[in-house]
Amino acid sequence: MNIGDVAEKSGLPPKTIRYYEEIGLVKPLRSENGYRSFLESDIHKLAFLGRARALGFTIEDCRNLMALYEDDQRASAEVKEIAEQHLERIDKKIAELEQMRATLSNLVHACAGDHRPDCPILADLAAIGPDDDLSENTE
Amino acid sequence: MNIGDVAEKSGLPPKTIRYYEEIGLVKPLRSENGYRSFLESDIHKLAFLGRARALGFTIEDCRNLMALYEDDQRASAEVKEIAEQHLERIDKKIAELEQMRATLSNLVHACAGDHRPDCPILADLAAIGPDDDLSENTE
DNA sequence: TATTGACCTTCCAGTTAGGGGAAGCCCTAG
DNA sequence: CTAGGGCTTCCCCTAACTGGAAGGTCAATA
Repeated sequence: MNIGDVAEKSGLPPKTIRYYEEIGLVKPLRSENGYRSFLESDIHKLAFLGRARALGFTIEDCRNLMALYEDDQRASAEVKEIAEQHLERIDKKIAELEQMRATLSNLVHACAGDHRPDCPILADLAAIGPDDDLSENTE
Repeated sequence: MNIGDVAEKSGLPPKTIRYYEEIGLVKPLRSENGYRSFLESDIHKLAFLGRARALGFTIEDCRNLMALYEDDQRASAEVKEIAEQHLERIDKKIAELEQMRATLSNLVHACAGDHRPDCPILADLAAIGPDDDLSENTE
């Protein structure tokens, strides 16, 4: 099967599939004309990769998950370990974003958003106000 | 003032400061020996940029925020608009991550994580089970 | 048969926001 | 006079692709 059909069946763009070949995640055969020739198992792999990426796993995670998937002697503990570490990364990222969100939301609500120049958002970024670290430096 | 001191005062690494000069966010003077020579206003700008970046604004947002900050004819509405768009981006990102988190968390809890090969995480990625989109496609 | 148009190929560049490190100048202290 | 630390520019690297150019292949059509 050619890359266009595989793209459609796997849900990944052709560019991405070529990239995955380049980094060794899939190894399609080649037809005589030089076209990539994919097996059903390649499509399955690519769909697997697409789902793992959709869950936010890195390419390296995907590589490892794939290796475990293809190893019927694997211990599920190894898979779980990868997933748990990823879960931690996600939680950390969410916490960061929530923190930003909280600050930003406060600032947005404090800003009139009209034609006047006065703006608490800029004031905060410029560190003007009660929490002025720059001028507080009494050293 | 030289870049090292400015780095310390602004909280930004020298590399970052040079990068910000390269993309035109700051324009330090030069001493006769070729060293960058920063004014107090440059330090202030850099600290402003550091805070904006810490809130997750993109460099382009920063550029615009800075321009507004330096324009005393600005309308706070313009600042608020930038901040609100950023807030939307953050909310969208958080929603994505929460979605991933939910799925991943389910899978992790369903996985025994022992020496056995059976693994719901891999099964899900392989689309094995009740929700098998690949074989469900009856077209 | 010639040609169009869709598909495929490789290669190169760009994306974000810097980080790492090399080669080489400058300045000061001992 | 030399060692060191700080400064300079320059180039490559990151993640995970995406866009585009130049050119080969194939099936269908005029």
